[in-house]
Amino acid sequence: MSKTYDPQQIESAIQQRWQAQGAHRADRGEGERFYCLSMFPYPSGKLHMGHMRNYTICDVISRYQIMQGKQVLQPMGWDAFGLPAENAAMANKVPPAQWTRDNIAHMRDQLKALGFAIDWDRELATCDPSYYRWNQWFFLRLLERGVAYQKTGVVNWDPVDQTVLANEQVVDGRGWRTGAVVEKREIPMYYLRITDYADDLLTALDDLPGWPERVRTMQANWIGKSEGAEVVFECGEHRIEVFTTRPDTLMGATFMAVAAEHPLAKEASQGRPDIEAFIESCQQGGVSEADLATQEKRGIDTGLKATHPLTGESLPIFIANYVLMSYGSGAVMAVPAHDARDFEFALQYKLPIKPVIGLPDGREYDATEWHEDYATKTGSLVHSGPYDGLSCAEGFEAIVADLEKKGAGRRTTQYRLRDWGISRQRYWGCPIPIIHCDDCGSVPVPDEDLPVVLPEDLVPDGSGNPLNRCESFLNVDCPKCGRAAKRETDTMDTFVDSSWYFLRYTCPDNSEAMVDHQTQSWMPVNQYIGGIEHAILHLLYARFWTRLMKDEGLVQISEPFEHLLTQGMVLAETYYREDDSGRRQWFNPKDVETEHDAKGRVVSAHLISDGQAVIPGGVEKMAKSKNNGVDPAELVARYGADTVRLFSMFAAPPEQSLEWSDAGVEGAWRFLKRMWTGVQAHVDAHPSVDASRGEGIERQEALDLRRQLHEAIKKVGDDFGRRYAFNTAIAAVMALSNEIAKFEANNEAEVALVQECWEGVVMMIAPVTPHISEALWNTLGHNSSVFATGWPRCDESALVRQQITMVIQVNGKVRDRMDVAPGLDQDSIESLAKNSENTARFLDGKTIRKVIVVPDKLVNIVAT
RNA sequence: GCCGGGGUGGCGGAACUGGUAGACGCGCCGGAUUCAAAAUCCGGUUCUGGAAACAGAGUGGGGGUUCGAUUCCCCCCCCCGGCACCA
Repeated sequence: MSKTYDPQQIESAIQQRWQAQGAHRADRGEGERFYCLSMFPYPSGKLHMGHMRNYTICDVISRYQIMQGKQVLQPMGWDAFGLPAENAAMANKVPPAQWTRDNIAHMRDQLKALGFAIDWDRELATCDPSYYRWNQWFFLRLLERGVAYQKTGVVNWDPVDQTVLANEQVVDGRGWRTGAVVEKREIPMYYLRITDYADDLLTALDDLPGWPERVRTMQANWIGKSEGAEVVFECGEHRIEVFTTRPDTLMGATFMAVAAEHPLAKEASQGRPDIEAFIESCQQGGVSEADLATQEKRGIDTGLKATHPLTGESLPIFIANYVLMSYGSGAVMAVPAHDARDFEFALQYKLPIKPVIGLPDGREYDATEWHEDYATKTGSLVHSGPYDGLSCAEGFEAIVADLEKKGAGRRTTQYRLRDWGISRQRYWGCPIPIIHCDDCGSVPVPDEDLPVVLPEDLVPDGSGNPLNRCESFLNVDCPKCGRAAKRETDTMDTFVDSSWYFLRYTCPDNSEAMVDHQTQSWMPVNQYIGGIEHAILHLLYARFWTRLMKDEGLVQISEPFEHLLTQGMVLAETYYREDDSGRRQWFNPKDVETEHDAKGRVVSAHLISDGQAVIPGGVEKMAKSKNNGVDPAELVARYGADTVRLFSMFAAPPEQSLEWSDAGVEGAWRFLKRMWTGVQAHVDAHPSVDASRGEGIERQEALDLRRQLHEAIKKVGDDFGRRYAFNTAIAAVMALSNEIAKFEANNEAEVALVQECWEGVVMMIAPVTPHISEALWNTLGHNSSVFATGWPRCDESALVRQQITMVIQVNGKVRDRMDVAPGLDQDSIESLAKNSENTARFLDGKTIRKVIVVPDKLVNIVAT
């Protein structure tokens, strides 16, 4: 190998060696299996830093597990259907299929340059008929079982383009291309009964100790199980059913509110143009929950009255835009005194607010301003007639019991989770295998006619799904009666594709079945890695889909992912200039230079090309709109993959956001160069040395170095294997390297120690920087691969210290330190501490009240 | 709006179970090497005062528990992720 570190030459040579040896094929040996998976990428064009980070984390864990002797499966594929391909098609007049496949080819090359231990033989793309035919096949099974069904759903409708918009395409209630005010529209769609699995998906979260707590909490809240009661209010001959989690506040209900889509709203609008206009106005704007929840609360009195089931009081019924038809029954009993949304509405429409729960510490209820504790469940009932004095829990029971007696309600459980609508009015997705026949209705495509292949030559133009105009796709004979019929043109939500791809990796070539016996031998995925933005939807759907496949007898597990790691975003500094109209022009960090003051603070920045000032705009997520993306391919070309991998693992722990820094990349590069020259210098001076096992090492410096090596082995193994704290693992290896460089070997035993240390460094950094590690492992005299050597073992005997430094505190402040033998008894520690020079000054004239000793760490003397 | 997470030197971060705040890296300052520069190497670097020893302050803000709090509890501010058709 070369005397100077030449990453391009090393990396291509090592990658060729891996390729020739089939080093990353997963199906080779016996032994414990480890399935290490990252969320597959959407093929957007080129690899970005977020991908790079995700796959590096996955590769580090995979390679660490390989060094633990496991059979590791690390696959890769493409989440290849979706909206961006249609947008690109509109912009470039290129069919989504071609655009997508070109992107895949390019990104595959970029991934390969990074040296990941991926088994490329298992690559799949969800836009391939060989993959999505199983979406279709399984959908038909779900239809047979009644898990899939049809009902109407509400979508964003752009009245100008005459097309359905994604929530992302609705900006401030208007279509992003046309600027037209979006309307809500009901259309028929296919749904999956995920709500039947709500309780199971919720309770099984407790069986996922390998998932981050926050993800489990978010999923639990999303499913949103609430115990409460259904209460019936009568309105003429109508019965309005409402769900409430707080039946204990029923005596405080002062009005009712129904959604604009509620049947009662429609009835109230008869002969009332004002109500009709209000309902119509509610149809404007997008359907996303964030939009609905942040819009101004508006309502209108229907003039109808409901009867309070316990008091017989007459309550006005409002139509309100904050009541959602999709949750519960689309109607609420409003208790403004104890619900923030009802409170705001009551204030606005001057409706009575009647407190029925006493506030803690006997405070007066102030009906002019909402306070968080108005929603308390800890007070007791007041102004509630026969229920006065009961606690909220007792009131809940008593009121529900009375409602049940009267047949006006019952205890019930409600979920926030809604059934999963999988129909999309889009072209670039998996066709839903249904044929619409005038005589036979919606007819499933027979299994033998699968897959329903998506034509790949269409180019969407923004005016709806081009499949609707594709006669060769549309026209088909009805499988039942044989007469002319039309294919369904809706395609499936791309979350369907991503709900089971991890199963298909285990048997990608099986053309006879969706999954097979190999699936069981790899599942569940031992470690899943992906962005926190997928914490709810993708992960919940994948858990649900796995259960559906289990119910179909295709797999034997319910939970697909044993351990989950959610990686943070990749950020970079932004720079901009503002023109006269306030419009910002953004500059890429690589085109900008910064000036510092004497303390290193950034004081100004300028564009390299024209030398004129630019304004630092803060650190933001890498995005096209801010032009702050850093291209991993460029960095790999300049520094090699190992440097880029090293920096991205070193700069932050995987779960946190990572701030990109070119200077930081330089630092990683310098470390690898130092490691390279350090090993070369050692081997040049002492070729063919066997690594020490501690014999004959006597000098204190040598004992200290060996202790640091074995402390590092212990720490790095723990950081890689348990904590996934790659940044601190790398820091420990860097610190050890610095110590080795300072050390001068005086005899043979010490030369062997240096050999042992460098071997340790090379092995420990190997999961992060595999190419240089392979090369240096050979330089150190080994013919094998560093990944075949196993993980270095910690020699506990090397960890023993002669002396440790203890901290002496007086009243919690560090005043002195002392060197003592480990395990020194409490009394000796106390007396040493009291007599230490600096400590005495602070004890002078004071009485010692207490002495706390933390063995081998610290003494705290409390004195007044 | 609702749910979840975060805030520590000039910067990225460390401190894992309540026990020495700032490991490691970047930047900056000083020095060596060099005709010079780049590269490399050595030393310093939380802030304030001090020549130093050392002292005081300090983990977004305010309060609390504790011998001791970045860590636990309460309130507040700011930033980020998700909200069911972006993936």
